[in-house]
Amino acid sequence: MASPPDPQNGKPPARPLDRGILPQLLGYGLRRAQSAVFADFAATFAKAGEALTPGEFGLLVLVERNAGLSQMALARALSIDRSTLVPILNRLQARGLLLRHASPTDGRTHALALTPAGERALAKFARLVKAHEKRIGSNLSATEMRMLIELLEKVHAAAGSL
Amino acid sequence: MASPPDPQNGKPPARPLDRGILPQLLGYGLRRAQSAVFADFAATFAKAGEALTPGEFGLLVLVERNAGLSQMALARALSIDRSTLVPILNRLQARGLLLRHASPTDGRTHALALTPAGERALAKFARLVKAHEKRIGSNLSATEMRMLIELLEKVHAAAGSL
DNA sequence: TATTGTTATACTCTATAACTATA
DNA sequence: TATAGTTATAGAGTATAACAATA
Repeated sequence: MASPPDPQNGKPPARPLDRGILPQLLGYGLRRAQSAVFADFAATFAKAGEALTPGEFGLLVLVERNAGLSQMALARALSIDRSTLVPILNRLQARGLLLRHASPTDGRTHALALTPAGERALAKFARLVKAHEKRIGSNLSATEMRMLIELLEKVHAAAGSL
Repeated sequence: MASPPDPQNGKPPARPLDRGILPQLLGYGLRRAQSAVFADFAATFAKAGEALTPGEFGLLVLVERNAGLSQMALARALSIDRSTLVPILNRLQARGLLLRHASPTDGRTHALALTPAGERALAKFARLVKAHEKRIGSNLSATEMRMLIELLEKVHAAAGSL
């Protein structure tokens, strides 16, 4: 094949840079994949008229599956500080997706739970996430997808044991 | 084996939460692996008395391998806005690692280059990155590592083509 | 007119430290 | 004393909009 004519007339061809050792680094590949996946996640939700981050989706799933859990327990599960969690919960609560109930057994803690609207929203979000996952995995066979998730978990285990 | 006695006496055993569908999601595994890898990167550098982010390392490699490139070209390669790059370059320049030279051919652009101290620092950083890569890949065979990087590139390609 | 770099501004994620209420 | 949640604050990463210098 002849190389196709450069569509950017006049401009320097924007030859790709020399990336040196970077393409052989796992950390680099991980960052690039993550960044592209994040962008696709955002685009998927934007196209559906919704706005949600992967972190918010994960939080909602945890609250749904573990209703009544405290902010500390949730912060631990998300590996973030309890003070970091506060504005995130404020936002989701302001959107009517979750509530801080009073705990009947410990006056210090809040029992987190989704609202009915939050349950409905999460069902829709889960459908969008499935479409998103299908798209980002479209270059992979089912076997490759399983293997990739497994390998990522091994990396998490190796790097996480500091 | 009998389950070992819980070291957290008195406290609720902190039973791991139900994560629902999350562990089967590629995006979730990607975020977790990335987060753990980032933490190991930071710890590796901190232990050596250095402070550098993966992004800064990538930037320095690009400048070294493509000396004279402009801030726009670098921003494009990093997929960030040109205004985002300014404070990052300011910081690295203040550390004496790189310089903005005047371009001889275009008065609008800066020709970026590492300083001699920057070259020496990058050599040390590269050694630290290699040790870090070895650690995060310690649960993987050489074949698995190659496959993982390849699969991540496929994901990047699928998600990047929005 | 268009491009490059900079500044001003804003928003989010992250943390630490200090405060209040409760245990 | 210790824990849970909140607030105040700060730093880094990201963006958009507007500006000056240059092409």
